[in-house]
Amino acid sequence: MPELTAQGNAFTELVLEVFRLHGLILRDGDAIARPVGLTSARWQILGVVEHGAIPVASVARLMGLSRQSVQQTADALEREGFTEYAENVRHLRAKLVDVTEKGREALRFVAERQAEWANEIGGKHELEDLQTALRVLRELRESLEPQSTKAKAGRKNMEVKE
Amino acid sequence: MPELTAQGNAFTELVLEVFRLHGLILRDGDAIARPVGLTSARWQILGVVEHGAIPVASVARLMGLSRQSVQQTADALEREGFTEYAENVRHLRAKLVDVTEKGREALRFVAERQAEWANEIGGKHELEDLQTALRVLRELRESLEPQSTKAKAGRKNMEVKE
DNA sequence: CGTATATTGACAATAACCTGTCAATACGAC
DNA sequence: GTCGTATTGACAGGTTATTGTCAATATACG
Repeated sequence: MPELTAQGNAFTELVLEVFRLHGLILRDGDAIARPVGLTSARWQILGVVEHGAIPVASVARLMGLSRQSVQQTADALEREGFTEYAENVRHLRAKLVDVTEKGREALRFVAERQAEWANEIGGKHELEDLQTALRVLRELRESLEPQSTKAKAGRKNMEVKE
Repeated sequence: MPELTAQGNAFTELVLEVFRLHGLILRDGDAIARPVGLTSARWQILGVVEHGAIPVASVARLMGLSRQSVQQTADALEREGFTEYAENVRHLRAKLVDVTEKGREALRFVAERQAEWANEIGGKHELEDLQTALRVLRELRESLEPQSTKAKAGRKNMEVKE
């Protein structure tokens, strides 16, 4: 019989809500991005490189994903003309993911629709509630991030090979 | 230029946190479940059918997933002996997913470890904060669920065929 | 300079989700 | 009972994520 504390129990229920929310958000995101040929995942990556061309591995670190999955999606973005790979003076192999004009156009479109969506959903809830939830989720994320547990003792951003 | 309201902006940041948290929780869940040959997804399904044998489609509805993906995972669970399909008196095709003793054993193991994990993470945060976040996330989920927008006008649980 | 270590991209395999489609089954209206 | 509709499992195809491995490139240390 596992004994859950009150906090352990609340956190467990929170976990289930996060799973559900994640699924629902993905669906809405895909619907928003589809008209311009994007998906939630591609849109996210495009949004990151919009602020400056960076290598795939940097995108992965920023988003908390593996290099390899970002690479796949980035290659798809390039294949479809939303981005192009630019030479990197600082690293011969690590080409930079750079947004094309087609990419920028797509981003303008989805940003517009995302804002309407976020305003509609957000508008149904108290600002204070949303901010509290945001703060708690950020704190939880820090508790869950690997480096927070082990402090910064030794390991940096290595590939985890158990 | 999209105009985000304060609430729209808070919700947008919340969305990004949900993505991150989802990824981190999945990783920890996989680590917890691995020793007994489970993954987060399989564990979740096993946990649902633990409380009574039900058809695959019912599991999917409960979890907010598609029938088809649950079917794949359920088949994997059956292949590996965690569940077995039982006849359904009420529906010839819709066999029931039923936990085996091996499945129950695995569930006992992961429940124990999950409780330790949840207590550790949850213990780092205020109970009131966790409960507020839980409430807000639930409200947000309701705002995002398809039937809440359209009320319950007409459509039930049909396959969405845009 | 040279070597160990870290980072990066490429490639392969796998898991878990999605949509679309089809046929079998159940069920309600008439 | 029959017919139309909803539900269900099965199969196919695609996207996004994972891990593991390898070679190429950077970088830090002696």
